[in-house]
Amino acid sequence: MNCQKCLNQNCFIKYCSPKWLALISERKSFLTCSKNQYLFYEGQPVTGAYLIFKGEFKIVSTSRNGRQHIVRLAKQGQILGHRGYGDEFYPIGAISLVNSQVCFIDNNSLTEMFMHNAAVSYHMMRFYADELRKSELRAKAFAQMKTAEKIIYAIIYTAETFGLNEEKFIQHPLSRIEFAEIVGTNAEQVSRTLRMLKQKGLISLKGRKIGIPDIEVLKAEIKDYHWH
Amino acid sequence: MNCQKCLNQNCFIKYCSPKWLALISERKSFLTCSKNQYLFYEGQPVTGAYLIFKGEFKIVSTSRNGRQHIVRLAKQGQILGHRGYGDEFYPIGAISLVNSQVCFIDNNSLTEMFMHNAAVSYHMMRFYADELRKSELRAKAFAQMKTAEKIIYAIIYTAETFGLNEEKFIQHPLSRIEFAEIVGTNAEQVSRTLRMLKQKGLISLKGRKIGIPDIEVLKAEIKDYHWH
DNA sequence: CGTGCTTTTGAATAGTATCAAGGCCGGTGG
DNA sequence: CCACCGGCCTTGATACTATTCAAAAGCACG
Repeated sequence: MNCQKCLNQNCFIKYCSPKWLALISERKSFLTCSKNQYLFYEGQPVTGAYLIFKGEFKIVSTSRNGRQHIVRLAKQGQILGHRGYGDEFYPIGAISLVNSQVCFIDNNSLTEMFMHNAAVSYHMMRFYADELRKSELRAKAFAQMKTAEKIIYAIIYTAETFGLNEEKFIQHPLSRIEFAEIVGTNAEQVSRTLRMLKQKGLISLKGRKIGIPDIEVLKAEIKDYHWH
Repeated sequence: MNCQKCLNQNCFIKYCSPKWLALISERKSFLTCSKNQYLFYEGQPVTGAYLIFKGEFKIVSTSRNGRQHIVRLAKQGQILGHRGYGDEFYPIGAISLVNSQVCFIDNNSLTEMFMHNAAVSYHMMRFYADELRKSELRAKAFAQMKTAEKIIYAIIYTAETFGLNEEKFIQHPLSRIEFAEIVGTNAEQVSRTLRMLKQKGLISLKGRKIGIPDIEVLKAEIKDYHWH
């Protein structure tokens, strides 16, 4: 698995100079992570950043009362652990949703590489800026939406992150509890909202799987909040 | 007002090489902005970034239904408009809370400067990473907290941003409506919560001014949510 | 010293969380 | 193969929380 030949289009490493690309390729390590396993824990010392070569993860943050919150869903090509960059400890944890493969680059290599490749720093800066904008739009939406609307948001977010299969069902459906952990509610409320959406003809249900005949109609339900 | 002699400690410009510092100093412009005035609007084309030389701002985002949300409060030394960097239009607007003075750097100068000064890009990247972490912690807290708890959060946030005067009252008190716009509720609920907090002895009230005898006691009220 | 705005308060209503019970489903072991 | 178990999902009842509406009081400013 070397970086020069990696087909991963989104990986920021490709902005390196050829010399640094070779160096990073040599220094990085390659990890596998089976389903439902922690890639790194909240509170663990920051050792570097992870790039998803193949797989899906949820990024979680736990409150002192034990409630877990899903901060973000991530798939192939995305970076994990960058939130900790510059910190001592990871503010969040990452859990694989399926069997996954991940590249790891240690902190020293990252910092050196950033300092010698303005284009990479610049690209990462824009990546963070974009993430920040999305995070703040979500924060606004969550401050203003009712629970049912936030659940619609979570369905759209999941559908757009993991995609739909040929029958228009969300790939890798999350559990009701996981939806609740995105929104900050409980499984009962998710269940009730799904039933309501099904009755309105906005979604279909097959076991825990959620089908979306027309995602634009679903988006129209929460159009009043500028959330993207 | 030249950058070489500017006393503003937090300004990221100081990470430039001396040559670029001189160049930016020449190219930047200096603006004044009176109280309750828009520095830039939501949806306006992105022309550059702003640095608060002196003053206080609220950063707002409006939903299609007209509800306004306060994304962030900013004071002297902080950067504004950076959320739009790389975009076509500002996703948010900035309104001055007091008479203010601001430096403005156009987009082209910024981009050139970033590409020639890896240290600045790097510093900005870390700034964004930090903002992102804070934004996500706030998003989690808001997903899990009840309204009253979010109001406590807003009080602490305002107190820490603008500081307390010698009588332990928040400098530049926001209106009830502005607190509501941080939290995503209404003025009535803010008023009720303040009364409740006063009765518990956690705050004091004098007109619209909020006094905080011991901010640590206030923080203890929401300690179960890892929000900082 | 009005006028218009914000703030406070109460009452009615709507929305949400919590508790409890039963159903469904997949996996395990007899 | 089937009974059983444990987890997740669904549903209803109830208690709690928050929003909305309305009205009065307070305050700032011309």
